[in-house]
Amino acid sequence: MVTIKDVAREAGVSVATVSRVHNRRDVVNEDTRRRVAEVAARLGYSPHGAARSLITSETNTIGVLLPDLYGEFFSEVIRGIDQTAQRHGYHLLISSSHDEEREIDAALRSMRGRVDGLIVMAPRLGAREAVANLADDFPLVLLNCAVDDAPFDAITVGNFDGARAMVRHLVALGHRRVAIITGAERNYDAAERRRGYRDALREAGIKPHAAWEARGDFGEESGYRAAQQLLAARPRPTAIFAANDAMAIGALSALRESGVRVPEDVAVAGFDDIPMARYMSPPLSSVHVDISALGEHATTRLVESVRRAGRRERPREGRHETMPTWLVVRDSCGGVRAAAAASTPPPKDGRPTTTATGRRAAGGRRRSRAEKKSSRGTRRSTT
Amino acid sequence: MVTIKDVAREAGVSVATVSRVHNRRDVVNEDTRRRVAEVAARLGYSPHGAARSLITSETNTIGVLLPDLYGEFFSEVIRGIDQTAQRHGYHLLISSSHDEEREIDAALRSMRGRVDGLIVMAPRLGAREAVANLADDFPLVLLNCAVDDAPFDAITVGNFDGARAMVRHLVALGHRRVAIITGAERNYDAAERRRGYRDALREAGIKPHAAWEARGDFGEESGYRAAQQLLAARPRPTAIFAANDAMAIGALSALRESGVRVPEDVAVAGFDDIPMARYMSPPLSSVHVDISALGEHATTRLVESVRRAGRRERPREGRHETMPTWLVVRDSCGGVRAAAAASTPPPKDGRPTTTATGRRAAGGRRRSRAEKKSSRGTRRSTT
DNA sequence: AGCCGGAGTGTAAACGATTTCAGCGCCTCT
DNA sequence: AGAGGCGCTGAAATCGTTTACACTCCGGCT
Repeated sequence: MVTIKDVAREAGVSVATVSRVHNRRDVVNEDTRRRVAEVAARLGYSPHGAARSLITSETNTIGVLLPDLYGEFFSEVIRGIDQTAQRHGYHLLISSSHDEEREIDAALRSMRGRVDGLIVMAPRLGAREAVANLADDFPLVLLNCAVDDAPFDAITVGNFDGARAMVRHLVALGHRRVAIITGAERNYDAAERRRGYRDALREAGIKPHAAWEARGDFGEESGYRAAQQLLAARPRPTAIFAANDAMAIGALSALRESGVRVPEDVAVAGFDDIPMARYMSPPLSSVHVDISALGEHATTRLVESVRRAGRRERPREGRHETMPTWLVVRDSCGGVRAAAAASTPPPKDGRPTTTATGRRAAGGRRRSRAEKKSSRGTRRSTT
Repeated sequence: MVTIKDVAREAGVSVATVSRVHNRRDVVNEDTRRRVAEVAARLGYSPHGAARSLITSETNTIGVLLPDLYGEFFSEVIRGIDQTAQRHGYHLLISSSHDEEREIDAALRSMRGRVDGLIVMAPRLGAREAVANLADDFPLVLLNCAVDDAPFDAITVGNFDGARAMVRHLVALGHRRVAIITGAERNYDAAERRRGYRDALREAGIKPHAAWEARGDFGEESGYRAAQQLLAARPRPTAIFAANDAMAIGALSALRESGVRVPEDVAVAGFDDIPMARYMSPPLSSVHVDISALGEHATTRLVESVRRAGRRERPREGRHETMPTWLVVRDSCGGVRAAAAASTPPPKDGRPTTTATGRRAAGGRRRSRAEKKSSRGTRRSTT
């Protein structure tokens, strides 16, 4: 492997000069610069990242810790993170499948000296335990986890608002027996969505019914089984709200097999609005979440934080933000016409809402794919 | 940040001893060991990755270069890579959205000194140009790209075999007017699948028909539009083979909207067999690819290669392998009963097939989720 | 002529770890 | 008693960079 010394020797200069040629458009004679650049290119030299990190104490890398990598949700989050990181010149060090506190801790420490900051997604854990052993001036952004009032920078999805809005919508369509297929157990998003569901029911004066809360795990299969279970309940629910689209799709399949018509006999709605939702039969109503924007925004915030740390300012702001969601009403819940009548414009450009000690709104960002793509459904903000 | 020196000072030993305590269960007195370990834990010390890499010249990191991060396919590949890498104690440095030769080259060099080996997926490029500037003893595994007989280690999906098998199946069901929705232009997988399609037609003595080849880009939307276009063709095709499931799902949606019955009027089939395929209406026939196994296998091979490089052996073997595919026949192509009659057992444990200068078969691996999960469809090996 | 300053370059000290080699006790053997 | 060996530990070199500082020209000024 060719090092800076090889280039220096070959070009007849010192390593300092070679370094200067690569890093600063600094004080180096034009002739020398050209000669060095030419030699470097010829030898195929590129600087050794680790050596560089060691002395500059910056890695130009962002660490990402994820609970699991299953389904479109994660692929979209990573996509958003990656694009933004790349735009700012950062690499991505990814580690997934961490649920337990121990594993998270191990993964975090093994990233020491390899990353400038961390995006941690730990929907099964509270913030404090997830990052307990991290220095409190280390740049960090938390994604989708219970933060309470902890002094972290955190971004979450509008789970509660979105779920409540969808269930309200179902209730407004006349449904009184509304069931839910919940997400994975001990999962923050799942819990919040269920809370939104319950809240909407209470608000409508509907007594909750244990048999209408079927347990799922965010996978298609679990939605399929949960729907079968719900069909057996008496009285049978007339609407099913699945805590994500994958389960809603499983549910649609189960209903079809049982000869239940959607939406005539049972209305169905999901959450996430994955790209496929609109191609289902019938097209699936869902709560739209701009997942890749979530990743983009988290990265932007983290990069800011890293920059602050570089200037020796306190990197964390303690800001908690929520990504807005909105209803996308399609055929599966039978409410297209009703919704169109009540339609409100989509939320202000999809910018997150600051809920805690925020100082100023997040900077602008380009519109993401999901927003640009027409949804072939009726949009209503959930906020 | 606490360094090895802090620990040494605090524990009253030299840095050498601290290092030994962490790395080797070597020659260090039990009392000293305990004391050092205790101090390290109390101070929250963990070794600085970059510093370590510099001296050991290993990073314990695998670089992954991807063309784009869209859809379930990539999420599954990464999942497989991540799991395997983690099992071998490697981190993952990921960089995506690279299609152009220039971008790839830049990404590759910026990874120098940060990774021990690379997995490169470049379906738009031939192998040679993608990694032209890489030292030829650098551990490398190519995924899904045209390798010809280049001396690289490469793994591809059985695109050709799978597509041909599916089209053969459609032909066997009596279809003569079989259309295809192709994948993204200048994409290796897309080209191979189309080649399989054409081959099966030729074999059956069916003259290809330009109007039956509609162009797609692997996205749902493009499948939707392509299907509309195919419906307008005269004579109208009686079967549509989409080069991936996302497009097949878009196509199903278009057919439904046009009042065309599937499979009675038009049969539909996809490729990839993503988890959702079986929940479609009607359940989608597809060519099953164990995508996460593709990632797992690539990683295993790369790790072997890195180990060889560590032993100063030549790291590359020049082995080309193909991941097997098999048909999963569901309702959308109307051939469930016929297929059941002709059913053959699934391929030997999903192991890849070596096609070039291989020396021995790949080691065993645990069965992946996709294989364990029953498919609710009829399986037939495509090999 | 001597001094000063700026432009351009080189020397060497960091960064935080690993590892070789040598040294120090102390025990055992002759 | 001296030599040798063994168990353990420390000093210092090393990895490939960046960068503070010193140095050398050389031209212009007094």
